[in-house]
Amino acid sequence: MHYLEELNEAQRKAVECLDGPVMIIAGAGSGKTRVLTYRIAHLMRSRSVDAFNILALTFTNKAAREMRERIAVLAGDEARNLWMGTFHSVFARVLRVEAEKLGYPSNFSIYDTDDSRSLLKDIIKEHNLDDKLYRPDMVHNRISGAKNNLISADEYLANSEIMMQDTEAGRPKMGYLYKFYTQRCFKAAGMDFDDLLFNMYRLLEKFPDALYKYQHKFHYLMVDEFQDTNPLQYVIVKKLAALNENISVVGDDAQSIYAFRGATIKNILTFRNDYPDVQIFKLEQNYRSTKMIVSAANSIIRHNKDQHPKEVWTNNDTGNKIRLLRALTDNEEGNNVAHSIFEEKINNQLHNRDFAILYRTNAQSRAMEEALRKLNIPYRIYGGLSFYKRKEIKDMLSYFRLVINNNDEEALKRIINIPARGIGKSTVDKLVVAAADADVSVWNVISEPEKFSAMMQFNSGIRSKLNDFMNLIRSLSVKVPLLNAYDLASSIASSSGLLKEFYDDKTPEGMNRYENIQELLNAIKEFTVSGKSPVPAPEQGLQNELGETVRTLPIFMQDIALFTDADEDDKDDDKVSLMTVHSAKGLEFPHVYIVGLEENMFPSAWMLDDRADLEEERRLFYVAVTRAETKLTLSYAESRYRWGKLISCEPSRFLNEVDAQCLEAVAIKRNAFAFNNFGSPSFEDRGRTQYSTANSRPQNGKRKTETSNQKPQPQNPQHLKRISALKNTANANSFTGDDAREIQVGMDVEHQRFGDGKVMLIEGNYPDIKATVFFQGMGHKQLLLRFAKLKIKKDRD
DNA sequence: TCTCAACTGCGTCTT
DNA sequence: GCAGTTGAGA
Repeated sequence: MHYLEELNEAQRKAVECLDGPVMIIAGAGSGKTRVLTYRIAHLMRSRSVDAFNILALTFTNKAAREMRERIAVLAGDEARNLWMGTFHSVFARVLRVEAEKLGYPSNFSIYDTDDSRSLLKDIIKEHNLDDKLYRPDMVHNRISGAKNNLISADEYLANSEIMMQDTEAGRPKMGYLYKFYTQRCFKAAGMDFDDLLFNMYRLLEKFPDALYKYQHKFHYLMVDEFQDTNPLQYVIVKKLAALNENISVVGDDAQSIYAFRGATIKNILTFRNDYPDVQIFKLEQNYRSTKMIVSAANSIIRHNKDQHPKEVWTNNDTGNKIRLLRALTDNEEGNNVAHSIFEEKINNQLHNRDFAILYRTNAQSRAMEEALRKLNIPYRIYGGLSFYKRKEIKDMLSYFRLVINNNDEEALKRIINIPARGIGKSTVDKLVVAAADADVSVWNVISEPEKFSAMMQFNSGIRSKLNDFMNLIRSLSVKVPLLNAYDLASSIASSSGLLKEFYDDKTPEGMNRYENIQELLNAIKEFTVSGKSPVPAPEQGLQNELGETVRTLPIFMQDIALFTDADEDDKDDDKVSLMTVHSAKGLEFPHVYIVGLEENMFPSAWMLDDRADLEEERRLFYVAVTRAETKLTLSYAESRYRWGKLISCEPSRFLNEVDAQCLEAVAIKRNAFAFNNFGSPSFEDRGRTQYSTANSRPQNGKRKTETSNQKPQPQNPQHLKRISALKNTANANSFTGDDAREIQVGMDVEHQRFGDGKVMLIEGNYPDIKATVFFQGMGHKQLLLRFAKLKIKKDRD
């Protein structure tokens, strides 16, 4: 069958229209990705367009990778040469080549959000500003907002309207902070996320030769998730496309959920104005969801005034009604959802990976996690700490960054005293101030001490420590061009002392960190040998004079900062997915649970004052609902813990907006047992209410296979916690502690939440006995045995 | 300079 | 409920 025949008529028309500006308005589940991939494949096959001349900008690296794979199926191996990735990663790649034009070295560092905040924090402190008034994250947002609207620091300061706004808000120094921040980043040869876009824009704006080059390079441009692009991104794309105007954008205004990040649906309107001859295609047939889900989604979005009317429809089965679960507390909500998943799994022979639990805020994951753990249902949380954000990994990466780019201030500050070298905070502060005063990088101050009087204030001990550090880094920097990525990385790991530091640490946390570092080195080894890297890049190595590909550390590092855990590939893992609605964008699951549907939660409390905000929340809800393929369950709790306090909640207004005919309330039976432990029903309770027909000990039967599925993942300490907690809940039908007086030092004990541990110390007299217990993966905990229940573990098996 | 304990402040979503 | 900060003491 010809590949075009796999498309419906609307899709095929959109695919076949290859020239000129094109806008594809694609309803949820209407095969948007399919159209994009087929379109690119069609360009390559019917027009023989060179893959190197096609640029496709996606929202996540994962989306790019998947699309590339699908195109490879249709159009062959050439697909690997497509320019495809997120705005940030593609532009970072361009900027590596063009950096010098803008005064940056090509080995510039990429500052992540933490780096930006930490730098701003320093700047705010150096200028003696009130860090409550000028909160680093808030200042950062303001700066980010300016950049994403094409306003440079100088333009900011020159703009009387903006300056007035800041003055009225009581923050007159904002523009100066922006300016200082920009200067400091520049001195450190660091670009933050926004700079990757902003500098790309500056490059095209100020350097006609660069503009010419990239306009001639990218004959065809495609932008996915166009509704979530911001003005800066739009302008860049428009500039790049100005020569041929072969630009197509795909999006759905009903799914625009990133206004808070500066994205604007206005881009859709602007696009029509900027390209009056644009050809518009609408995809309205949904292939993903049941009729019930589609009509519920339509009924929701209809409440938005600000929308482009379209009617999404489907030929799929009618499907089940959408179920609504009510719970008394957030913990009970977790139990409801976990039980429901358990039941569906048993009754319909489903996999864990068929389920997703979506929530508004990351904090809501806890109740869900606990409930899933109790039933031994494996899960994976997206949006938590990704591997590359772990402390020890960031430390190691900071060494890499500093060795590659000596001027990287944030990397230097982070690791100058790791492992401890006696270079403390006050020393570092003085160095930073001296560097800022002299308008040079911190590295300049350390490496040329004789030039800076500030260095003389240090005693000779500290001066020699600084000198040792400088020599260490310098000796490693020399090797950057000489060694492959793995050899350099291991050399840094050992000579920095970092590897030894973690190796010597025999606590479980320390061992875990050591394993994580090893894991990182393994990843680098794999990259060095095979070129496989977490983030796909078209150019992954340089040829040496023998014609071999040499993969160096800078190449490995170039995109690491842009890698997020949403990009991790976990297809073969059979786990329930837990994530925010935002991270669920673009994904689909057979069974979806949307939890926390309460006023002030979803919609979020600070989105209620403004219609535009509220409508964005509604679109967010629409996105959540349209993730579901066959079954959708909505849930809310009447009270939940927030900052340790129980507050009561009202059901979300969004629930009323769902067409009543699509909804059915499901009563979860509760009895007295449901209230012990506040909403964590005891085992007996579960047996009676939900599993009367099922095996009365469902989790025991499942336990072996499920836990063995969870192969230990050293990169994820959370994971270890979960495993140890799993072990204990499996036989914790009714957890009763042993008499506190019987607990002795050296005993193996079990705690309901912390899992297995060993008693290290006993203090005090009954009943005020305090035990220090060491828990696997969690470290030492001090427990008052009057409250904490510990079960003495007899030798089992 | 480092470590530990008490304390504060707070809160969204993310490349 | 927790992370990040501050202050005291070694």
